[in-house]
Amino acid sequence: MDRVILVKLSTKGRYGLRAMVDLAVHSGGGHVALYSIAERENISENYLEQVFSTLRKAGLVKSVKGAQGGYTLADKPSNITVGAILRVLEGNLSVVDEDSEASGIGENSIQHCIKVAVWDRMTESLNKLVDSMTLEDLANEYRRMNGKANLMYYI
Amino acid sequence: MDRVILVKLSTKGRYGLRAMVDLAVHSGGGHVALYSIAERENISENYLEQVFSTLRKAGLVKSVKGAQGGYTLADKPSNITVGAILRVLEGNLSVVDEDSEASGIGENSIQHCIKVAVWDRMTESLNKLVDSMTLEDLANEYRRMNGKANLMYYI
DNA sequence: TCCATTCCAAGTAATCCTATATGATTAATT
DNA sequence: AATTAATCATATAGGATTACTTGGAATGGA
Repeated sequence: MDRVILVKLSTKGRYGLRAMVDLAVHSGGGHVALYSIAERENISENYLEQVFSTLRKAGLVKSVKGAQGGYTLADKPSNITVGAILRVLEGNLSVVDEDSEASGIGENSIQHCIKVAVWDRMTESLNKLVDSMTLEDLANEYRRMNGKANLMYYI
Repeated sequence: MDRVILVKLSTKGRYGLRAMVDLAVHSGGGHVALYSIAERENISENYLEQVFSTLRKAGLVKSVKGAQGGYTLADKPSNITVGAILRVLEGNLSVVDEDSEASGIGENSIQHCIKVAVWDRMTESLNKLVDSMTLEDLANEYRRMNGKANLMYYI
């Protein structure tokens, strides 16, 4: 994946983040079958497959094939940030002016000025935010909202 | 314009902001013809027309038709924020999960949790940032980068 | 009147998004 | 070994969006 543009959140990013939180909440140490996530979150299973294919290749989830197989998080929820997930599914989380990335744009142009003063600051602000949130935070928040005990994770 | 989704910056937003800064920098009180902006900023004039049509209808620029006509900012640069420009051209600057806007999504769902914890925070962060920057800031920054005296304020 | 300029309405080609569908592969269970 | 539950890999198609282009009408200054 080579995109650097983004910042529109497509269903890939939104579904993917939801599915990852679902996984964090519902995996009791074992594997979770895709269809169960798709069912709970009301997302097309076929489509989710593609999302998970991307997540797996990026090393964010691990899979086990065959009967009783499924997916698990590849790391502790506290080590997986929202930013990492979005970046994998949406491309680099940056507000870039493509044209000013192209070589040859003068350092003195208005374009460059806007890039530095606006786009780059937006990019930094967004990245700081999403990198500060982990799946653990979201799973805890979800449990809190539902008044459920905060189960400890398997080591 | 009814969009609420966004956060992808299209050329409308990028060209429009550039053109507005150009206008702030190059209008010496008079009107500026579109073709001159298009030329300086290397943007298709025909396309810029559409952008300015939107800006005009939103009251951010004023136009004068006929020979020697052109555009001017509708207000002082210090009163026009980057946020206002982007909002007009791109729609509301928010990271919304369309599906969770649809009625009927449970308050307890993971979806809702993500909306509150992630999308809404991103939205707030972005809006605070773009609303804190004005055309005056950008014009000054541009002049500073080019080592030019800041005519409006230092003379 | 001529011409520069804004204004307006459509059309369009390309790209991206969002799925859906199909079939292959893998591995646990029976 | 056969069955079954699951992932894995592509292909494709409709729709939406983007980024323009085209053609002309209206306006007003010289």
